[in-house]
Amino acid sequence: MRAVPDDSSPLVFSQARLAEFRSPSPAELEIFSSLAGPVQQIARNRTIRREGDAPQSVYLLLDGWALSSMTLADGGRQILKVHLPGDILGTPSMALDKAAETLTALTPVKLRSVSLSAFGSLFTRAPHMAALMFLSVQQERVMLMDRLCSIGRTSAECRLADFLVHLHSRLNVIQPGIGPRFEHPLTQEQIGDVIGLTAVHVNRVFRTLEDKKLILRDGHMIELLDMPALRKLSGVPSRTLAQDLSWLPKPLP
Amino acid sequence: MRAVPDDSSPLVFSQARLAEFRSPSPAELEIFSSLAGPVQQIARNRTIRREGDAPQSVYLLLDGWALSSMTLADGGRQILKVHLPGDILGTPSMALDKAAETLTALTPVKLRSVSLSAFGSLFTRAPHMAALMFLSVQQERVMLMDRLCSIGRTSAECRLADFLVHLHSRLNVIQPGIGPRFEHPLTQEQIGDVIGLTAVHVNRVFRTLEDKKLILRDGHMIELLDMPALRKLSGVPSRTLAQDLSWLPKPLP
DNA sequence: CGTGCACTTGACAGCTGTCAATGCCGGTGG
DNA sequence: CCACCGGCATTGACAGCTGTCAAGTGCACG
Repeated sequence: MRAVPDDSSPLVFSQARLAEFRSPSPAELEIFSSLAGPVQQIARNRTIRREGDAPQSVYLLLDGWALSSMTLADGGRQILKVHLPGDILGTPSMALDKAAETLTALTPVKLRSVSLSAFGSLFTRAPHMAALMFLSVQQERVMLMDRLCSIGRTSAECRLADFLVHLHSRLNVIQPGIGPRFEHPLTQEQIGDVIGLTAVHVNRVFRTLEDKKLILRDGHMIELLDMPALRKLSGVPSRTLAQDLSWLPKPLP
Repeated sequence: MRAVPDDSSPLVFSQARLAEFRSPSPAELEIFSSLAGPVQQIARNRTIRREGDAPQSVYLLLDGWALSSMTLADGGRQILKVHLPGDILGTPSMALDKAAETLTALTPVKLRSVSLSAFGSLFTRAPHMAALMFLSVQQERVMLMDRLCSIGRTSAECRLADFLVHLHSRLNVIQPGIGPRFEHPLTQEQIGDVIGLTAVHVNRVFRTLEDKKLILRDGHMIELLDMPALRKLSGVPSRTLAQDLSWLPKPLP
């Protein structure tokens, strides 16, 4: 990991991700930005942090795709989340001795580290921002719960449909109006590790969805042809954020 | 739900759960306790809050077992967590419009509600406590991640072993020294809904574990005969909490 | 022009779900 | 007290989904 001196903009999250996130005030953003280290670049397939390492910081993903994954005793791998720009990586392990998840750059990645002590200071310096973080973690938890349902109780076809719809909707947050087509850097094996299938079976199910005219593929480009049908297939309801967050502490001026 | 006037003790968490939780100071506990409503009793099999309801509070589980679950489009159910005394229920939906999970009393239950606005005040009144809550949610997230691995990448036998070991270790926190035997109120169908199997198959796998002399059953009593073997079967590593949390904000005096 | 990785496809096996029947037990009503 | 009943546990038979193994293709890269 090497520091990149050029980037002086207060790149913390993508603006779009912020909107989803209930707009911290500019003062809070400024605080948060000041907590983060310099922009670092990481090459494709490089490990950002390995499971078992002592967690010392969390990471703001500015650009590129990353994975968080766990390795099982038998050598199997489960991908816990496909991270997009605007995500904060590594927070699940903050309370642990040894990190639970491995963080890997899926594409060339730009990120900034935030030390735990810097993060901790948010709770006294910007309580409203800390509360937003808290809610953000709860959202992540709901996403994990939805995936638990998907993997635990639905067929391979449903799981892949859910994965594609969900990924597409997350991309749409950071690139509004992308339409039904998008590109991704994942191999079929990696997709299998996300939704709990083997690479071979992922391939079969992709074929099925194509045959049903639900999607169209060209290399790593995917087009969702029939979104309503895909959503219905996925089985997991779409979540909407609360409108009324007046119970939160007041934001900084 | 009816209020129970008697219970005047500051029952917030079980002491054991607190220790796991990095000891908030007495002053903080006092604050937290003052935020919660009166003790309520709920009968077995009653719904505490249904998915889709607007989340208005969270719940401190004082006594009894509870479930949080989601219902899928096809009528299937996934149990997201088996809650024990000391757990806080309903927090995942705090950021949502409509609750994602249904909360159900598995046994007769005692709980206290905490309104969202009361909870929110923690962030300004007791930042250290709020940070502990934040970490607690991260731990829950890691547990979900572990379960995702278990359900996504391991066989039925591994999943059941993992479930039993994990449940036993959680019981051991609130009843230290329970030994290898414990009682639980779950039906095999409910266990299946936790680990993503059908009731019939849960039964088959119970039989397998018995035949292998790994466990012993008598009604709803379970004895773990060979903990090391069960742990090894489960495949998911055990997590240890961080020793050094000096990066947190300072506790109230 | 090789080499390796990812994708595809087929054949087959095995795990898990489905369906169905039986037994057990506690609760309920007569 | 006893018969009935519903929920749960158990077991067998069978089907189907998904994993495993293997072979072939195409493409990027050295």
